[in-house]
Amino acid sequence: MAYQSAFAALADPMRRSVFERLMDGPQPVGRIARGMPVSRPAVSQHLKVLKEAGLVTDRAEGTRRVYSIDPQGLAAVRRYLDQFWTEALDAFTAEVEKDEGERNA
Amino acid sequence: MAYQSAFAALADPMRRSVFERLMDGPQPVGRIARGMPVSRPAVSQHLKVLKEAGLVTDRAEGTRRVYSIDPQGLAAVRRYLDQFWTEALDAFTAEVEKDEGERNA
DNA sequence: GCTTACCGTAAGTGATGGCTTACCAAAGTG
DNA sequence: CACTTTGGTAAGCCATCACTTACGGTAAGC
Repeated sequence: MAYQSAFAALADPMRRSVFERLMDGPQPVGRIARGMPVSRPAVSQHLKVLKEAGLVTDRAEGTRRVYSIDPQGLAAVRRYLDQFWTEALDAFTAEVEKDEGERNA
Repeated sequence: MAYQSAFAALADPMRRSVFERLMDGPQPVGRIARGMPVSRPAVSQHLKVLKEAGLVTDRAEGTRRVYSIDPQGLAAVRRYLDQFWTEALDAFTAEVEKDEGERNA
C-alpha cells in the first residue's frame, strides 16, 4: 500500500546506505551517521523519509533513538513486484519463444 | 546488479505508470503515450530510463518501437530485497519478542 | 541546577530531474 | 520522389530534493 514512497525512499543511494546499515541490527542515529560522508542531520532526514515509507521503525532509548528495519515496507514493494512477476514473465517468455533468439539486446 | 538504477527508475510515479502499462503486453510508444497526461517525448524519455535500468526491452518493428517488460530488472530488485528479508525479519521479530508488544509505532 | 550528549527541525542553497516545444531520421504509402 | 507516420534527441525551464549550518529540546552525569 505504500510501495510508492518506498521506491522513492530507496531511490537515493545515500538513503539506501543508511537503510543497509541497519542490516547489522538496530542502531542509534549517531552510530549510523558515524563513518558516513554526510552530516548527522542529513542522516536524520533520511531516516525520516524511510520511516514514512514504512521501511524503518524507531524507538526511544534514553536520549537516543534506535532505528531498526521494518519488514512492512519491504513487503509492500515485494507485493508490487510480484504483481508483475507472473504477468510480465509470461508475456516475455511468450515473446522470446515466438521469435526464438533472433534478438539479444 | 542494476537494482540501483531500477529503484531510481521506479521512483517516479509517471514512469511507473509507463511501466505498468506494459503489463497489458508489448506495445509501441504511441500506444503507451495515448491517454497519458504527458507528451510523447516524455514517455520516450521514461522508456529510456526504464531500459537502462533493465526493466524494459525494445525491438524495432517497421517505424515503431515495441517495448516490453524485461524480467531482468525486476529480478535484480527482488534479489536486493530478499537479501534483507531474512536478515531484517529475524532482527525485527527478535526485537518484537524481546519487549513483547509494549510499543506499537 | 549546570553541563554534556544525543537528536530532530528550520532555513537556505546548489544540483538533479521531469516536462515542454522544436527538430531530425527512418520506414512505409501514393 | 513527395508525403505521412512514428519516435528518438536537444535545449530550456521550473520544481523537487539532498545537503549544510544553526538552533532548540530532552535525558543523563557531575
